Amino acid sequence: MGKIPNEKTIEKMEKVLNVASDYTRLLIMYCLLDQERCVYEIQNEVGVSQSLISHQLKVLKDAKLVARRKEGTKVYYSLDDEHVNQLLKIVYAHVTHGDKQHETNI
Amino acid sequence: MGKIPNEKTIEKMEKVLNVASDYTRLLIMYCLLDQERCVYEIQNEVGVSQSLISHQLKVLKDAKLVARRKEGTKVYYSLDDEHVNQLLKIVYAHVTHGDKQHETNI
DNA sequence: TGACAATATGAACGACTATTCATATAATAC
DNA sequence: GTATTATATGAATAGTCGTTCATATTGTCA
Repeated sequence: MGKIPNEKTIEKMEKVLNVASDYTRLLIMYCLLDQERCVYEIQNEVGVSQSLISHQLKVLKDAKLVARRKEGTKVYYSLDDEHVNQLLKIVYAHVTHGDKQHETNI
Repeated sequence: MGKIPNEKTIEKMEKVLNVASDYTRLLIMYCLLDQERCVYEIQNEVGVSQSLISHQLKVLKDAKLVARRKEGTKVYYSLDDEHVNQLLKIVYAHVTHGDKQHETNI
């Protein structure tokens, strides 16, 4: 039954999912869905403090969910790769279209 | 900028991702990847206490990540729908062939 | 140099949660 | 009824984490 990935891989998956599972960080990722943004743009759209944005961007970057690019005093962030996009789409689909008929038998 | 889902949806996504982001629960989900299993089968394969398995199965079921079916004294669990499968695949792909693989499909 | 703008960081606190242990319920068989 | 198997639940503990506040760093321009 070799279908369960090894311990290290599971731990990495746990980490990535854990980082993705936060309200503020979800807003940030959606903010970056189609375009890169600098910190204060993210801050304005998400509507939380600069400190919190910066903290959470660091968490997202450490988990490789976002990438960063410096340009002068500004730092531009974007989603790291297509997987992040897909992750958001699937979870969105699961919670919205979600209510398939649950067979509660017996 | 209507691309950010509403508050309730984000909260649901947060909850689903949070439930998925646990080592034991990831093992359980992988155990159920291809087939339904009863509790002691899951316990044997995952290798943690019966109490913990039961607790975590409840968490997974409340988040609609797994479904359950009773048969006599046994209770069979399975992944709730195809989204859960896809979620595991995407996160696995993200953490294994790490950066910048843009051609992965789901 | 100094001032300002943009971003990052450290500490602290409160809230949440994974796990364990003990116990309870449900179904079946005798 | 009792016994046994399968599963669920409640309480308690220990560790993790999101947020805030204050402060630091970095880059640009006068």
